[in-house]
Amino acid sequence: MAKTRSYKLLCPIARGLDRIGDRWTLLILRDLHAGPARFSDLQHGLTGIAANLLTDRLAKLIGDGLIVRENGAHGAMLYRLTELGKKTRDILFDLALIGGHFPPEGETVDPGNLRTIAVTLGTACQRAVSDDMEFEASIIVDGEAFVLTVRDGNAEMLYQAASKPDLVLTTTYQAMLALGEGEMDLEEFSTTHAQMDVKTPHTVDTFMRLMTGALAQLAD
Amino acid sequence: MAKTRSYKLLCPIARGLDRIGDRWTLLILRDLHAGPARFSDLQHGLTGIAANLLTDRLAKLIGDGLIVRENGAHGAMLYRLTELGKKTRDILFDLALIGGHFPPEGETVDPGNLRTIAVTLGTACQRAVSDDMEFEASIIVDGEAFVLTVRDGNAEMLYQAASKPDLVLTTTYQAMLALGEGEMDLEEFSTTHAQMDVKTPHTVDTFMRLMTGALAQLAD
DNA sequence: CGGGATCCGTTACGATACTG
DNA sequence: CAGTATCGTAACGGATCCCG
Repeated sequence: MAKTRSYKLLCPIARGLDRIGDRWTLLILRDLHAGPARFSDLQHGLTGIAANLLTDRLAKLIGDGLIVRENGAHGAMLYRLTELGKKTRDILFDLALIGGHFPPEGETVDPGNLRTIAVTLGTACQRAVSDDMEFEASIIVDGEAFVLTVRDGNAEMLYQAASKPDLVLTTTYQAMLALGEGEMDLEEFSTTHAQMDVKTPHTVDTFMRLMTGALAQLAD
Repeated sequence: MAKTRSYKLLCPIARGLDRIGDRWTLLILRDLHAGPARFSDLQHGLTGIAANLLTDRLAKLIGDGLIVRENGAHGAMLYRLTELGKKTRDILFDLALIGGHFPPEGETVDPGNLRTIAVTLGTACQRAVSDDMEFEASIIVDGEAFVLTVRDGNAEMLYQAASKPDLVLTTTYQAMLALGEGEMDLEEFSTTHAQMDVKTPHTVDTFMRLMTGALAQLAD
């Protein structure tokens, strides 16, 4: 396991960067905010990461108490955020806000899965949620299933199928990006780039209210 | 000028990291949040950075529109955050919140100046300020002068002398760190680790209210 | 002396191959 | 599936030199 460079400064910002500032580390945390993941889930989501680097980063994150390694369902290993690790959510969201101001550099590569979107969307909803909202939405993006759970003033978006969704929204990654970066408004999105299958009629209003608020979080 | 690695991903978090995720870049921005700085101010504040890296990072930040280079007072060049660059403030603050949970790694080195503290303190005050607060405080930390300006619901802390302070607070870096990380309370701090010279009597109440609120932002 | 540019040894990264 | 091993390459770190 390669050791990592340290700034050796007393400043808390530098101390934070010593733990999560290395290349790939924040992107690993990003994907873990979508829920527990296996080694290969992470490797596929982070297009281009080398296996040995992923090993090093995971070991360091475990050593610093940001994630834990545990036994999963079928003999698989799962990596999961600790409570401390979950505190990185705001950093990732703020990074997304900045990143939205820049065009992609040159040609881009596609990620092997879409875990990437969960933390940004989930946090935007978290910041827009109000106490009276409660529903479970299934969100299908390019065929990959997410569940958005809203209850008791909390919103969380995970990379897994919904158990009993009040509504099912089907859309594409491209459309979500355009929506999030203000290139498309909610009206256009919901009429031409998304299909909504409502199971519990009265939740659609709440859902649209939350989406409007979430989009406002992304606009600055 | 060395080119920097890119993730080449469409995700806004990865796009943000492509601009400010390189080693040293966020620390450079951190110091610039304390106000415009010369090349050597930055080099001294970021103990251990190599001159060529600082040159590379500054060039990239300028190219991405996060900072600008301008002529300063005595033929000196000044680097200053743009409006886009100032949006990195929340990222840095959130990083400080995470970093506060970790002890320093091994022995630490001292920074050549204390610009490092301005963004964390200023943002904590920003998040705690209320519209009716208004004052200018001079804060002297280990002999280095900062000015905390509070007005119209905004708080900003800059690395420069105050022009007409309502109060002057003199303390040390060690004491500020202990205060910020909850190892010392405001009572102990203000009685034994700080001297306050009040110029405008009625502001001291407001000041203490703001400090209390700012500390609450740091505690989690 | 401030503000860099150039050079070069060292370290971490990235890709591929391989193993339990 | 979950890593380990190897190795070429690119970025970092430190020192030195240059120029106004």
